[in-house]
Amino acid sequence: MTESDTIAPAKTRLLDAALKVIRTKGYVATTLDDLCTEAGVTKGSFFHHFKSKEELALAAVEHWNTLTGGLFAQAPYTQIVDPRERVLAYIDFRSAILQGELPDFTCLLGTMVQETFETHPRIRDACEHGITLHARVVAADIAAAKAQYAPDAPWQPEDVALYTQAAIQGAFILAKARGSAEIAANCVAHLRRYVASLLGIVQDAEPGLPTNPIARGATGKTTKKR
Amino acid sequence: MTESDTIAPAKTRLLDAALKVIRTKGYVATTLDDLCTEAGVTKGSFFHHFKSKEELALAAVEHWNTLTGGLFAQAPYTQIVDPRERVLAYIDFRSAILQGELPDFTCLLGTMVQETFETHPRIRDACEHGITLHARVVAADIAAAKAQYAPDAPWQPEDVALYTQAAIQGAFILAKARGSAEIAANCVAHLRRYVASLLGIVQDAEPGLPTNPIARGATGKTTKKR
DNA sequence: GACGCCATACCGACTGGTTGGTATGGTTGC
DNA sequence: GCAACCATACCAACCAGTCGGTATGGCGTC
Repeated sequence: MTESDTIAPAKTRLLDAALKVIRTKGYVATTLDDLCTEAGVTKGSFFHHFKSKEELALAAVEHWNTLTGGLFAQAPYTQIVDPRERVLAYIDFRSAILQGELPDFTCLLGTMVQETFETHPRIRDACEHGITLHARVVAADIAAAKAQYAPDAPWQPEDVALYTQAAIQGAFILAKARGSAEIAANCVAHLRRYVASLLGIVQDAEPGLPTNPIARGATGKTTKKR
Repeated sequence: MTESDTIAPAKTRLLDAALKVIRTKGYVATTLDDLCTEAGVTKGSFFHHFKSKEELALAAVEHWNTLTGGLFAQAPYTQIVDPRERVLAYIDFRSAILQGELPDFTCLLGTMVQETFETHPRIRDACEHGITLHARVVAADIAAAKAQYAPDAPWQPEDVALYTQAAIQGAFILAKARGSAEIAANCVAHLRRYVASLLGIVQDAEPGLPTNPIARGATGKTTKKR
């Protein structure tokens, strides 16, 4: 903040390195030397900023929440007025960001919690908090859409929001197993179809693959705020 | 097979230990000492049966495929004649086995592939193979149901089968984050609803929670084979 | 504005314990 | 006697974490 922005400070570089390396190798396999090399700092610098590897992990989750929170808050789909369209555009957005290498778009929290849920309760809690946080944001839009288009439906917006997160996390696992993002896009397309049906959209029975959210264009077709 | 069944041989005990410990702590965090202690054998015995930790992991995946393959092959839902009912009963079965502690019902393959997809290509391939294997079994039932109830629908049985696996894997991640199986059951209930709708079942708009597959009873209501 | 003072940031060699893996020798069944 | 099976002792590499130290810059004092 107060510093000049010529080059990011060591702490930020370490946090960015953590996101990258942990998403690639997992938390346990990531060594402090890995992180220091990636960040271009030394061990001394690491322990100046973080008390332990676990403390870094907790800080990395915070960092992740900040970055992804900003990404979704500033995404174009948030400008869509109609809540049902907004929810579907959110899912389209999740599909659209499946770009680059696997560690570039998979989720830090889902990756870490698998390794740590029994052994590192603080990390597990942090991951749970991050996932729940995002699910709440999604749930708000779903609730608005439900109120307008399916007020009497028997499902809860929070449950559906959590289900969207589960489907996306599972899509990441399949993508990692296959070494390709393609299957993840397929899963998100099915998720979209389901959420659309929950919100009262009857699927047109056109022949072909499931609706491809990228191809149909996530934005530009509906009214925007302001 | 050829041995007497007084006590399981060391190799089997090691494989069973691997399933348990790896599902609890993850692959990387699992040490050979952990496995040997859990199995009640020594390091010498371990390296007599397995060339390395990675070889054990590959054998553990094989072991997993055998066990789970048998579990699903012998499950009561396979006796249901109507393919659509059979598919839904499969999903109900997936919900019904969400019992006990988290490491008891979560998936070895999904857990391992998250840690190893970039660092241990052989393990990743083994996990991919196991998941695809099971998905193919599910896809066969889905294809039969589609042929009968939704022959002109635009989706592919294989894609839907993979989606079911993604949703279930994601449900495990949420369950681990929350430390409870409850959320996983919620996710599987949503998955059931989606697959039912794909197969032409219009959801009754009864008020209340999403359809609970356990409560409605997975078996005993429909015609059985033989 | 020179000086002493101290906090923050960063460095890198070192350590004690752990890990995957090896070497070797003993025991059992055929 | 010999091959499969298992145990003990051991090793080199690696790991998280420690520690003594340097560089820098802000701040008060005279």
